[in-house]
Amino acid sequence: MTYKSEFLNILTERGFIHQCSDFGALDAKLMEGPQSAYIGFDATASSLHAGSLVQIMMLYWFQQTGHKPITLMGGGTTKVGDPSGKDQSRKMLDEAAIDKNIDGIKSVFAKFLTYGNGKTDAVMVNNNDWLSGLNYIDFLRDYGPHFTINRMMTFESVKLRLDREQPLTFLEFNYMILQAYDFVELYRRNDTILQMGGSDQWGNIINGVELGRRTEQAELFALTTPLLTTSSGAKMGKTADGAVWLNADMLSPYDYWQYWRNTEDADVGKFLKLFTTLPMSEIKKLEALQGQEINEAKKILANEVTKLCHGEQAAKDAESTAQQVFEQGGVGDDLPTIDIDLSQEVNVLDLLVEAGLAKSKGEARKLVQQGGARINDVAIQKADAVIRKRDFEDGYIKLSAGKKKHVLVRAA
RNA sequence: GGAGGGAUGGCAGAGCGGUCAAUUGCACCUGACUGUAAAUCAGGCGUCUUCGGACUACGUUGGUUCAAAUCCAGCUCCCUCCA
Repeated sequence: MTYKSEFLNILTERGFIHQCSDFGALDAKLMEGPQSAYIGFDATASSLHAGSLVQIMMLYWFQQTGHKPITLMGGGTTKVGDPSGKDQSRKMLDEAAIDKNIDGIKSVFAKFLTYGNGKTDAVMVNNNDWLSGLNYIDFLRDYGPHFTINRMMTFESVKLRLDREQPLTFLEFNYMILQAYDFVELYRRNDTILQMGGSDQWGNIINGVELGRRTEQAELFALTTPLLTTSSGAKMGKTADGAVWLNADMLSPYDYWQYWRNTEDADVGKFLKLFTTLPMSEIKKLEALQGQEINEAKKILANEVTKLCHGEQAAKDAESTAQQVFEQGGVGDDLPTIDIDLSQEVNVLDLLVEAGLAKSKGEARKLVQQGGARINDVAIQKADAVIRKRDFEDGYIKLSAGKKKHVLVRAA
């Protein structure tokens, strides 16, 4: 199926779309001229992670195709906590923590979107601005009648909690009402007619669409992305070591590059479409690669994705370091580095812990016993081995745990 | 408010007086095979260790006992039914 609007065509072609409340009407609306759409982001951490990347890319394309994206920070709703997809209540965050998180998140958006005052410039808003001033009684009288408990009970997020016999507080129960209100508020302020989000947000978004029709006689639209998992079923953006953060101070561009480089074969094409801006013709060629050749596609994927988030130079540095480390068995500048005092000998186990390659000495010991710990690519034989100054041939050694984790250790 | 049931390692979920640092599955880590992939196979998976063992752990506080995740009591939280 093809559309008149460039935006919907690109999104469809690249696999962004899961559901839309009304494709035809939205398509027509987008052809009328620049429109405004928003996506809401929670402020539960001081950075977004790769799981949010799909939404960010969607806003990117929205702007690229001549429209106005709005990033809504959930300063107000974060105080409430979205129960969607959560089997437990979230911890309550206080206002100071939320503000701090918002500051961290803002810097990420600036890399993908152009902010300003122009017609198609992106705008950042915080729903705390209007939610915190609401009067409870007035709000209930104005908006309460538009929601029925009967219907709210049918929502996935609510059912999940009830089915699992887990508590759902009234506070969380209100989240969907506040999110619906956000949509209407943005319609009033910015003529925002479209809310996008992950497929888990469908219910919440539709609530906003309906509330807009009832209170403003407005035709609002919902557009959601498929829930992204890797082919192995893991959630996007999570690794054993934690989330794949988009802020460089929480995850180095090198590690970010590595995350994408390690994409499973089956996901390469999908990720190229979603997370890079490469033309489709090129992606088609890349995803057709088979066997060992697909590694080239993975490198391009890592380069492109890192470039978008951390800039061209960071992507190049990460790539060259990866090449030196993995293809030539050497070291690169981008490797994590620690400085070590060598006035006396250092036990390898302590060094492994110090370098962050093992959580405890016991773990380090196991690593050595299993042959997973290496110095300059030579397996450490004994757990009681020590490191001395003369082991540092060029003033550094490469310390490795497993095949992928390497740390550069320098003599201080 | 009343009556029952429950709280175990990252998650799920066994154990129900010593043989329990705790079965099993998932997740995770390492090795082999490979392509920094997947699948498969092998090992590991509380902390420390002079590798003998020591220490801390089964919601929480006490108690019974030579010995408690296991029995008893108080407390906290959760669930179900009744009001």
